[in-house]
Amino acid sequence: MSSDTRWLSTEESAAWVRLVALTELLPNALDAQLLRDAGLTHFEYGALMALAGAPERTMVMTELASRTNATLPRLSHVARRLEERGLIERSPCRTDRRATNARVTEAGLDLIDQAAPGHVDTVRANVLDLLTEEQIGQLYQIAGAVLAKLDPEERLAATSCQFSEGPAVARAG
Amino acid sequence: MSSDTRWLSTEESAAWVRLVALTELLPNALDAQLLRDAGLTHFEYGALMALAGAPERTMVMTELASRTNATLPRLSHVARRLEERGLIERSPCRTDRRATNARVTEAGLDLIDQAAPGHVDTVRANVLDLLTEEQIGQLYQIAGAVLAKLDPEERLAATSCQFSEGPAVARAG
DNA sequence: CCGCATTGGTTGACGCTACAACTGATTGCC
DNA sequence: GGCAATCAGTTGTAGCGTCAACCAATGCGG
Repeated sequence: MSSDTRWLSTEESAAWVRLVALTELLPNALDAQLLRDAGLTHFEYGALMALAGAPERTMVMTELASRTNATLPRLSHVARRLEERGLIERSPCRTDRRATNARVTEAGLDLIDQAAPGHVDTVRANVLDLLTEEQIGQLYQIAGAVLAKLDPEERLAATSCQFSEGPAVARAG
Repeated sequence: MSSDTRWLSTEESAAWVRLVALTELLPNALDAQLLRDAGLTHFEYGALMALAGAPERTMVMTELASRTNATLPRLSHVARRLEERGLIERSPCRTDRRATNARVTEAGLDLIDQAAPGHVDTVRANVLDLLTEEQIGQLYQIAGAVLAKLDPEERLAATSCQFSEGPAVARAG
């Protein structure tokens, strides 16, 4: 117990307290809006978006779990509920009979298309529109530095949300 | 549905995706360390710290709930568990017989004193030490701008964590 | 001082997530 | 080929948070 802890300076402490407050409040705000307007949690929304952006609108469960930072049991439960609602379908994978493919249905695509505008509005209203262009760049850098530690393989980086214009994905057969 | 949604630019989207990833991963990291080393969730730690920093090491439940961004039922459940573990005590308030005072016990103070160094290490290792001094200032500003929207009354601002040196609080009777 | 809305707090039921245990398929190794 | 280890996924259980219902105390208007 060599008590050589480097305690936080005033500036560090102030920034940390605010970051903690942000990580507590922001997820609630996102969930509240999506739940109210589309009956989806932010996690479910992210999962559907990830599938929508994938080739064939399909992903193996393990891959999807990794991209959405979910444990496999969690994703399995969520997938069951989404399937019961007709938003995704699950089918056995042809090449690896252990694996399960999850695919967004048309209804799922419709739902996220319908939910996207409200969600983007929320993101703007609560975060992006409150920051200058410069601050958005700073945020990118700061979060990037932290994620290099927390998510070194960049599992979450490539994912979650396309916010491009138009429908979430081309509905090619 | 005038489809006049302002979609996100590439820069905005990139920053947003990273912020979301951060808000998903950071709480897990904090909980994991505290749970492993002290058997406390980050929320419980924050509540104990808030009490430790209060006059008489005591707060009314409602006040504590507000400061820790908890609903009253949530805090009530948590308080019951903390009380069962001997980390806090609850007693009726003298001036308002509806109210309940929560107070950290000596054992509670001991626990957070013991947990603090490891927690600060985690905060440094996962966030602060990965940023430049300048970035810490930027983070303070950015989070501040967002919190002005999400927490306009600054309920969480004044709270949660003192990371000053030495024991969490003077143990004056 | 009485009636009623409001506030402080607790409790119980339900939903979601983590964890452990398990099945079935696959890979590696001899 | 066969056995062990690993991997993909599901299921059950327990813990935590939310919501609704509830009780007790307060305060306010008449």
